Amino acid sequence: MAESGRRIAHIDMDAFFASVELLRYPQLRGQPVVIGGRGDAPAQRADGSYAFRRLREYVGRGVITTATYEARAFGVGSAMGMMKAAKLAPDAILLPANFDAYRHYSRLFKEAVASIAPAIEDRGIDEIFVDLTRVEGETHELGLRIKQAVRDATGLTCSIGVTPNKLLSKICSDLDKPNGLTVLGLDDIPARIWPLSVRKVNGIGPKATAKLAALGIETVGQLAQADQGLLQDYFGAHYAAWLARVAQGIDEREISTSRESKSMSRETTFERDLHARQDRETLSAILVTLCARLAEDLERKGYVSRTISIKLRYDDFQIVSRNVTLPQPVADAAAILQAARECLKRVPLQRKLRLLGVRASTLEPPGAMARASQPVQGDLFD
DNA sequence: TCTGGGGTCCTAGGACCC
DNA sequence: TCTGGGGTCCTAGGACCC
Repeated sequence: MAESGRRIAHIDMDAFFASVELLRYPQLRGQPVVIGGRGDAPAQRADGSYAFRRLREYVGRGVITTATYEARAFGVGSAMGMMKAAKLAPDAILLPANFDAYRHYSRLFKEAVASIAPAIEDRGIDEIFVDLTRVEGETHELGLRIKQAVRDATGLTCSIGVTPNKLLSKICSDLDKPNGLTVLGLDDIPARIWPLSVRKVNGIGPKATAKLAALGIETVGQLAQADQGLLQDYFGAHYAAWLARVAQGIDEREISTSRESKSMSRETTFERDLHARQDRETLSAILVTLCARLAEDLERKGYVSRTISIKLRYDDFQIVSRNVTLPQPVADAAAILQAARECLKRVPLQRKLRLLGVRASTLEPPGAMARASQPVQGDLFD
């Protein structure tokens, strides 16, 4: 890998939520287990054993967040509706998500990696990018050392890809899951990357995959061969140029270690669809609760926000949003609620609703509150 | 009884300013 | 009479990711 000089790792925890639950309930190891839905932790019987729920007992609109590999063998996986999953794996054990536990193990995992390589980019609760370029040691051995450190700290396994850039490392961490380690150089791209589906590329989602398929492009290699003019016609100059770089495995992005939030939000899907008139009271109470939670989130982190948005999802799944930018930033529940109600007035409310959300953006970071409340100086002095 | 909740980034048009 | 180019901010929607 002398060709680039960089050594970027992508580290992805294996079936993270489910694996954390197996630490707590080791008797479930080897069984199909799924995490998802709202609900209580399993009740403990007098003899100390647990009354686990089965997927077939589930009623509601939840989706699966994580499935153990045993459960995935039935064809269920992340983002699948649980009612649908129950038809495929009715006997799978169902556990509700326990985010406090996941955050705890997330911190342990990231600290363990940081003890070896401090330049880390957070990519959510269960994955990170790490710059190993200046870290001492042969790449493969370094990968094994990191895996061992994570295991010592958490009891959990992860999968790692190490390549000259983020794009390739993200792909590679997924090539040998679970408990994998894949090290790749630029020379390996034709043999290892080109046979893969374009869908494996971070940034090519369902829509772009379908459009590419319509052009007869299904693999990264076919994308590399594709006519640039054709891609431009279908995707626009900017995205087409990005696709071309991606197909060659080119990605110059640096690891980003900054952690300022851009927005914070709260939303909820109702147990049944609600109508703005018939269910006015219920909806109003939900809005009040969402605003209160959002205010808590903002205040806990010390942020203030100038733009408040609402989001609605109708019963036909269409989404609309409205937002308002305020003259002064806010963080308290009453001000957020007032702004949200203003937004709500501007949205059509004939159809039934299945989701309501509130978002705060244009955030000013911790400390801005104190500055914002300073008395305004006269223009004379500016 | 398909389809969660928390995010980021991009685009595109209009208002407004110099 | 005909028709500048920058730039920023705001709003709404959409793709994508974990």
